[in-house]
Parts: sequence; C-alpha cells; structure tokens
Amino acid sequence: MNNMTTARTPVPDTARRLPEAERRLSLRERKKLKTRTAIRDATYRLIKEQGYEATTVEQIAEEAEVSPSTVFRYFPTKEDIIITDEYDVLVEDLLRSRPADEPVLESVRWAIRQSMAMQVADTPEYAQEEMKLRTGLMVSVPAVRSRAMESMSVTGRLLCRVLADRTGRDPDDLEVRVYAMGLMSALLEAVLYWAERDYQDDVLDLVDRTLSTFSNLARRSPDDGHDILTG
Amino acid sequence: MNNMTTARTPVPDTARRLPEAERRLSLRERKKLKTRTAIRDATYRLIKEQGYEATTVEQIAEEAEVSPSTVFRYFPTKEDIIITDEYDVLVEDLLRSRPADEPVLESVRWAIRQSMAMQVADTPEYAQEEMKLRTGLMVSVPAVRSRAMESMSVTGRLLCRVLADRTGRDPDDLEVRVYAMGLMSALLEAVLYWAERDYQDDVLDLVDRTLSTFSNLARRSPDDGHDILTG
DNA sequence: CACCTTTTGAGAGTTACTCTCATTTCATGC
DNA sequence: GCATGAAATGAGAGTAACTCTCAAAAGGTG
Repeated sequence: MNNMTTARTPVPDTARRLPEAERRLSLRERKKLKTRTAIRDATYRLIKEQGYEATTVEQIAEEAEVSPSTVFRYFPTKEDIIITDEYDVLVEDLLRSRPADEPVLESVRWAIRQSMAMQVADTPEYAQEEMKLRTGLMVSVPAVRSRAMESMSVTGRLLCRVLADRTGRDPDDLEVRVYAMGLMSALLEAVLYWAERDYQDDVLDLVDRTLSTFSNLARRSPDDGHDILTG
Repeated sequence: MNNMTTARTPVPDTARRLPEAERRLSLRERKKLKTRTAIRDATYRLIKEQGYEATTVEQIAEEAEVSPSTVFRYFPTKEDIIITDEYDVLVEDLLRSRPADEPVLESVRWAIRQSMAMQVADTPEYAQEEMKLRTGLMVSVPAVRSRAMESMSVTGRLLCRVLADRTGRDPDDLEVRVYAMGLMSALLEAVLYWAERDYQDDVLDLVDRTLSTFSNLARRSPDDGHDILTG
C-alpha cells in the first residue's frame, strides 16, 4: 500500500477532528489534542495496513512522530488507543436531557441515535470507517474485545446513575446495576453481531431490535417474533 | 506467612480435587491433571500471600515445581489460571436435562444452584474460599475482570445453543444472542456486587433477585420492588 | 527391552508497559 | 522581550508476560 501520506505531511486527518471545540483552548491543550488524535490516526492507519498484532507501539510512536513514552502517557494500553471514546459524558448529558417520565429504553434509543449522529457530524468521512475498524477488531482481537467490555461496564455505571436519579433508588442497588449492565451488554452484543455479519445490517436497526428484545422479555405471547425466549 | 507447605510436601490440596473422575485415566492424563491443579493451587496460595501483581509466573512455576514454560502450556495467560473453569460443559448438560417447556430463567436458576452444589461437593473446604478469592480479584484486578467477561461470553454462547434448541431458532439469531448475553452479564454483575460487599449476602439470593429483575423488566407496576426501572 | 509419541525444561527473544531524570516547551508576571 | 515556574516530552534502563525452538525425559506399546 502506498496511498499513505509521506513523512513530510504529518498526520493530515488531525485537522478535521473536533473542529469547533478545538478553539478557545490554550496552545498547550490544543497540542495535546493534536498528539492524541495523531496517535490514534497513526494507529488506525498502521493497523489497517498490517493488522493489529503486527503493529507495535514503537511503530505507532514513529508514525505519529512522538516517542513511545508519550504514547503510553496518552493511552495506558495499546487497546485503549482503539477503544477509548470521549462520548460517555456526552451520552450522560443526552440521557439527562430527556423527560424523567419517558421510558428508559426510549431515552437510551434516542441517546444512541443522537450520539452517533454527532460523531458523524464531527468527522464525516472517517466516522463510519473508524467504527467498522474498531468493531471489527473487537470481534477478531480478544484483548480489544475485553477492553471494550470494560469500557461498556463504565458506561453501565453511568446508566446506573441516571436510572438511580430517575427512580429514586441507589445507583449501587443490585437491581439497578443488573438492569444497566444487562442492557449495555446486550447493546455491545448487537454491535458485535453487526461486525460479524460484515456490517450488512443497519446498526441502528440492530439497536432497535435489541431494545425491543429487552423490553419484551417478560411477555409470553409469541405474536411479535421477539419475545418467545422465556418459554 | 509460614503456614505454607515446604517443598518436601508438594501440592497437598491436589489430591482433593476431582476425586472420582480422576480414576480410569492413564498415568499421563492423571499427571496432567495433577500439574494443572498444582499450578492453580500454587497460584491461589501465592496470591493470597502477596497479592496478584506481586505474584509472577516464575514464582508460580517454582511453587508448583514446574518450569515457567509448562505454566504457559497449561494456561495461555496468567489470568486464565484464576478464571478458567471446567464447569461450562456441566452447566450445558444441566440445562439440557430440564424439560423444554420450563421457563428458561427457571432452568438457569436450577442449573446455577446445581452446579454450585457440585463444586462444593467436589472440594468442600476450598470451594467457598476459592470462589471468594476469584470474585475478589475480578473486582480489584481489571485484567482478571476482563478475562471473566470473556469467559462469561463463552458461557453465553452456550446458552444461545440451548435457547436455540428450545425455541427452534438459530443460535446466531440476534435476539437469542442479545438475550443470552444480557442475562449472563447480569449474573456476572450480581457476583461482582457480592464481592464488592465483602460477601455479606447469600450469592444464591443475589442470583434469584437478578433473575427476578430480568423476568420483570417489562412490567410497569411498582408493587414488588424489582420492576419500576423501565419507568 | 526397544521404539515412538507426548510432555517437559532450558534458553533466547519479543513486546507491552513502568519509572526516572534531564531537556524542552508553554504560561505568566514583570 | 525576558526571567521564572510548571507542564510535557524524550531517552534509557528495567520488568514481566508471553512465544518459539530444540534437546532431554517420561509414558505408552510391541
């Protein structure tokens, strides 16, 4: 592959990320953002060419034009370079912006759609491709999948807090936690399903089906096709 | 700590494990089982004394009186020494032994109780302690927790197959997978909850509450305390 | 006992990750 | 513009989890 940029044109994709929020930051903060995305872009580029295992952190550092130390300062593990997303806070805000009497699953559905739309808006050309690469790695690389599950459980705790606020329960309540983790895990499974089938389905459609399955669990009638699981 | 056994008395706990199945195996197979449990016992012993991070595979090898190479031959990663369980096949058999028209969650509840009872029967003195150590490590060591989630998702696939057989669906059906993974993940969360609270609750009680939460998801009435989550 | 297969140990090598310290780069008050 | 302090970076050494290879040992079988 030689459609990659030469060293003379460092990290070209960088400029496209975080177009608005990037302003009004100190030079230092802007530089930090730049190296962060430079590292991530370099990682995606190399992995696309060579695969995950064949790509070492040293190579990533070189490609991103930083030292290996810096890579580890920005991302605690190699998997984090791929998985870490900054959208968790966003999702929490989105969830909290919904009326408290809306069914939880509706709020979640809306928050997912909204956050995906915003990601696409941030980086139109790359959002889809990056998401495919990421989920593909979740399927093929156990370490990445593990890290994704960890990250998902963090999002689960977030959902716990929202649920707790809505229902007046404790966020550490067993029932709250079980519900939140079950839901998050189901959603992750949907994404894995999407990647395993070579992204043929519409992700949002899979999300809808997942949420439906989740809300229909207790019904016994086999009339809508999503609810005969409980026997 | 000097209640540890000397090198002259190698792996004393070993003899207690797998008391029945161990016979009728060739000498080779028996030896393999022995080293396997020797490694595991050594690991638990060392971790109890020194903690997880401080315990290296080299130390484990020495304590188990094998070479480091052998340790890695038996367990692909250090976390696997702690997490790997041989009870998955057992659980599948247990699930399949139930009548096909029994509600799934009932079968699961029964299978969990049964498999726990059998583990206790296998190694009465150590079963509880080992389970506590293991779940404690899931809470405190991210790598172990990740590995546990991976292992859980394998069990989830198993549940998919059982569900598929029962409902006549495909085991790769999105709804089947989402249901199975959601349930498994919820159960794992219950165990983590148990460990986080210093094992004060009865695990089986937590399992029951988890399964109840799962089966009550779609109901709206706030009358039994487990079901107002869907708002 | 001899022959073949499986298991083991020894050792070298890779790589992710950690820690420390000196150097550079940015922010700020003058 | 410049001095001073703080934050970010780079360089390098070190650790430990794995991987691979190959020769020695042990088990199974005629």
